[in-house]
Amino acid sequence: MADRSTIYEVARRSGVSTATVSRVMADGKGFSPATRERVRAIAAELGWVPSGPARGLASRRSGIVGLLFPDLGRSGEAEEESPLYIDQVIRGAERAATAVGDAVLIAATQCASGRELAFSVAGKVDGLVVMARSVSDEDIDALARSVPVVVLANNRVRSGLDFVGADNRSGARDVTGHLITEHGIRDLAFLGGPSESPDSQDRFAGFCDALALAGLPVPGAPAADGAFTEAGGDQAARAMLAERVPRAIVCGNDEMAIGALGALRSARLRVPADVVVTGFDDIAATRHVRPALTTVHQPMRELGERAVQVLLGRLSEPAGPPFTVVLPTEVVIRGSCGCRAPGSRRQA
Amino acid sequence: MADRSTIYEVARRSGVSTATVSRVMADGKGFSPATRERVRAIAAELGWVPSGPARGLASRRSGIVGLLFPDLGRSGEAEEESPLYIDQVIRGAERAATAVGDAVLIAATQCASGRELAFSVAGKVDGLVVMARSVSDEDIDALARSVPVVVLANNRVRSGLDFVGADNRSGARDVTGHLITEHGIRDLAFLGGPSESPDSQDRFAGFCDALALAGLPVPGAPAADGAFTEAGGDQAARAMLAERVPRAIVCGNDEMAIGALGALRSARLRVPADVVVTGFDDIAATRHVRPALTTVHQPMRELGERAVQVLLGRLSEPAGPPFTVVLPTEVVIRGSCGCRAPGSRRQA
DNA sequence: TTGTAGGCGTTATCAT
DNA sequence: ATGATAACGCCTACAA
Repeated sequence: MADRSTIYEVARRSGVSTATVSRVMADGKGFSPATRERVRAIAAELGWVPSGPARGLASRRSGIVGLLFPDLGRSGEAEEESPLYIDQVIRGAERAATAVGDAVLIAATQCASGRELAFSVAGKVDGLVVMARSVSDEDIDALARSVPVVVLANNRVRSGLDFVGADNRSGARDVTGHLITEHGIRDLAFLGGPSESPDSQDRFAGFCDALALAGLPVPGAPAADGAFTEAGGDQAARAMLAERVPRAIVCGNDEMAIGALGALRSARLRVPADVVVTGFDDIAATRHVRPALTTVHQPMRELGERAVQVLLGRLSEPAGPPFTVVLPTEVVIRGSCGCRAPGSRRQA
Repeated sequence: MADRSTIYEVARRSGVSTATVSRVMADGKGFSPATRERVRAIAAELGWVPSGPARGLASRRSGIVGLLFPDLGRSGEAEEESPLYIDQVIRGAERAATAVGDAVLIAATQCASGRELAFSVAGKVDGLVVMARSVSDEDIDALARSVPVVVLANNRVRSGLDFVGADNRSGARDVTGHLITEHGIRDLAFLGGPSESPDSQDRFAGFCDALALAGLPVPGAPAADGAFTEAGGDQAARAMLAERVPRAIVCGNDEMAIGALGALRSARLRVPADVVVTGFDDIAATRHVRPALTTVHQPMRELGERAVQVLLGRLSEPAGPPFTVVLPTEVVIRGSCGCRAPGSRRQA
């Protein structure tokens, strides 16, 4: 509290040199157990912890990795607009970082206004994990010139950058295929997210793959857009239902599917009897809604973990060819697709 | 990427001194617009961003605030064991920090094993927000000797430390009072969380307050403990029901209430007809379960925001008396208490 | 096992 | 409006 003490004072009071104090705090080698105890005791007594900035300057490693994620819904007053799965990614990143003694710096950025923040963060970290839609593609390239960058869940391949993502396309193909094959459904509609979202694009592509595979007509675009939010899903579904009632609504994510469930209920349509619904992501709420939501599980936590692992790898191996990690997704069968036995999983 | 360039190179190429470059990057005063543009252009061209560590060392401010939150469920394999509301707190903290240009460093720590991590983080930040149960009370004191600390949601008052929390006790008193007053219920049981949790303790105390106020017998301890998890709530409720069936189960948090809902369903008891249930926190899932959960809203995001605001205030005013901020909670009436008109809120 | 000393990349003070 | 230069607190060869 009172003017933070320095390594010099600790050294003086313990009767050793600063080099020895440094070695002790780094848990390295080159000192007797007795010295170690004495130094640590003095440090504790003084409430001294080595200065991160000074350490970082001297060793050229801050021991911090940055995570940039999209900052949705900050403009409006709406709470919880941001996709819930981001929190899981953050947890995963934190876990992987602390596993090696690093810490995670987080920053929510919007493509438009986040530039300054993003570059400010870049200066404070050893490397950056950048989630889709948190900064513009050009800025990703710019950031990558300042610091190692791992791109997360953004299918737009940036030349030479490491990438970690989930197999969205296969997941969407598989759920859609399930509806077609197991339930004999031939009239399906896709409820997409923001058109610029790579995730939404990939999932729509997978949806189309399944239709094509079954010889069904392939639409050129999602039947409606729901902004990846529950309210948006509700609205989009209402609009869709006003025109026609498909036998199945395949949603770009779980939040929208839950919104669609509400719209369907308002329209006095039963799920799955009249219309079946599927989601994507497998957020916690899918188990709580009635009927429970058939969806595609995305390994959100692992996405975060792998992203920082790849980043750490890059830090120790600055050259080397770019990594690309695509984690598998799997469909999770619950009630909303019309299946009886819920809970089973099929890997994609 | 290639050996990060320094302020020297930028200065040389722009034909100015490092001091000027520094001023330009700090957006300060003391340079012509022309110089400003030139320097920024060179910096962008080189992909140079000022080194955070060097900045921090020279200015004695890293521009980073730390957030320590409890790391539950890392031991077991269970995903999503950690209370969901922590994510909201993180978002709030991030928002408040970036509002002033700072960044947030997060670290999940367990009281037992997190010591080292906590102190490592302490060295990297200007100040720390410490959530309940993330580090031991003794370690909080120790940390506070190294760096400014704000205690979040831990009712154990630490002498002289700033504190931010929610009014758990009033919230619990109010829901419980609602059941007694509006629904005429006189046979209530409290399903608590981990006994060492300050939140759980406060909420149980509020529950007791309401009973006492109504002249009902006051229990010495919660009827059961559910570890604040859905599975724990389910188990605890089953155990409780095996002995007796209360008219109301007041739960220490929403996850446990949702678990209790499941246990009740298994026991063929209807909610709210046979047994009414209430939760605490107002997580997203409370709106999805059937019946929707009557609960107590806790301003989670705001908790995070206020905590870092208080911390930032402390940084600019190191002396001064300790702050204490207690945010109000409010009960949210939904279906699980037996009320007809859901959605209304009553402030605590 | 321990000490010495140079350097890490900025900021800030004092000049000009 | 701009420069020169001394800190800032630690790490790390290099020595002893």
